[in-house]
Amino acid sequence: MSRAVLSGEYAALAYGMLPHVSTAETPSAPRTARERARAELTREIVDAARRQLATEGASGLSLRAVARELGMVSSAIYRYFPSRDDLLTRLIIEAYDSVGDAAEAADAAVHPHAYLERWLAISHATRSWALAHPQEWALIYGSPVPGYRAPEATIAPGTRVSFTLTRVLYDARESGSAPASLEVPGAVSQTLTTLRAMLPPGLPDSLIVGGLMARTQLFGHITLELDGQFANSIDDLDVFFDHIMRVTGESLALA
Amino acid sequence: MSRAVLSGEYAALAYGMLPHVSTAETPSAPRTARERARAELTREIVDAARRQLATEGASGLSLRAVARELGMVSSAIYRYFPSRDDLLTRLIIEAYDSVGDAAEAADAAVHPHAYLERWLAISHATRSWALAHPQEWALIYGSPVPGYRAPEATIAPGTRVSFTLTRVLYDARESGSAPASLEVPGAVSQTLTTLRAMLPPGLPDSLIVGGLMARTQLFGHITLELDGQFANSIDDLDVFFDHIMRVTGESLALA
DNA sequence: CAGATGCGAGAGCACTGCTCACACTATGGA
DNA sequence: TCCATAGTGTGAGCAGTGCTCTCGCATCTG
Repeated sequence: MSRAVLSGEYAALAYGMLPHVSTAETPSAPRTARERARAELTREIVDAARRQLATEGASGLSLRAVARELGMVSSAIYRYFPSRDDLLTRLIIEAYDSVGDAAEAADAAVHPHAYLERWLAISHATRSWALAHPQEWALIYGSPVPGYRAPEATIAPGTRVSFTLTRVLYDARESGSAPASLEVPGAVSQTLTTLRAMLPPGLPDSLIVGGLMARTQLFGHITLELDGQFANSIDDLDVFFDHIMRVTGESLALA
Repeated sequence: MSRAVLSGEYAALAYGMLPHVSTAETPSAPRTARERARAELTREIVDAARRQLATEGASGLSLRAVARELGMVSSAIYRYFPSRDDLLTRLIIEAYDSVGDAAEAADAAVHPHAYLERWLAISHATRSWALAHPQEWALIYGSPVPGYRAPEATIAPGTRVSFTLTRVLYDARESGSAPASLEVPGAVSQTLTTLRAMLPPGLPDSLIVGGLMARTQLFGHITLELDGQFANSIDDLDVFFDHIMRVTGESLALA
């Protein structure tokens, strides 16, 4: 699955995370029977919760219903998750990882130097995942659940798709592909200081801005589509999306 | 407030709505004391609900809490709104109208032929409204509340910002401004059939696609920003947003 | 003036997240 | 091997939710 290993690992370090490693906590192999049972039941709870999330949505997710589905009493759930929010956090992390896996796998399936194709593959994979898991998409990229504050643990996995996109830009740059450099005014360049420090060196400001706009185009389109904002106006969203992403990719001078 | 009246009214008819008219139902002037009281209390309920929405979020909006704030018993609310969803619908419509008003007012305050300035004015007004009313933005452009299905009444007001943007493009086109025409493949052109029929004639496909992408850039950025996706990376979002929208407007060859 | 209608109060149902005291059991040290 | 400890499931209970229904009282209409 790995590609452009050097640059990939550099950027991964820059992000403070390792690539291709699920960020969901994987406790060391359970030793006792009790630990095995606990791990198994925890998984069943999460799976049942995700099933319910898919049909009822985030705010319709009910701990009691999850417990009922698993044939246990509601208070028993609290032995595994201290609150409903913690269960939601777990679902958020796994959703980030799931869409991150999809994006990275799609990227890895294309020739490393076919940058536009990589960009398109990532885009389509991301959209496909979103269409298949609309409630999970809403959970991670939609408006935040009120009263819920995303804990630290969700930050790292939340950057995986963006990171994958960045790697395409970086690889294209490294291979000598020179995107048209739109002028970036000094004031704008200054606002990129923090972000620039997190990215591998060599990315010109114009490409950073372009990459951010491309990400907004991708994520924005998916969210608008899921929200029904294209309903009754665009006849074939598959065709339209492909064109939009192609235009966006070409605006980054990817090829 | 009106500008480019002819084209504006044409497009308004094409959208099946009148411009600058609040789409929230305004019942004919109340005659009896009872009707006056009802209208007044309905307003108080909506206002209290909106205040609660701002602090608690959509899923935290409680009919009972609204009733409590108004010093009445919860069941009394049902004399005014048959269900919580109907109250939400009312809030959605008013939110659409509120942001629509803001966008139109900003557009009207700029010289009609300064198209790029109009685009920027609309963009900044929309973002400012969103930052001032994040929960309402989430309600109308964020992920839909699970179990809630947007009724017909919300469709017309939901198009007001998009409509305002379209008018800028149309006016620019009418005034002889000729945006760079990116090639639009035949298959893509076909998917625009339904949408094209809703728009005033004369807008080339390239401008329709560009307009849709510009809208996605605007709405997508705002949603991502509210979701905190730029946190800890972009230092000055005001500056960044202005630049992004400027680039977007210029890509439509507005000036 | 009388009947119809509108409206607030209050009880009640089924649901939610969450807490707690209570039993039971698996675990690991003496 | 025994036993204290820690982990786990149970059921009752609290405060909250949306919503329904019946009951009285006020208001409007013919």
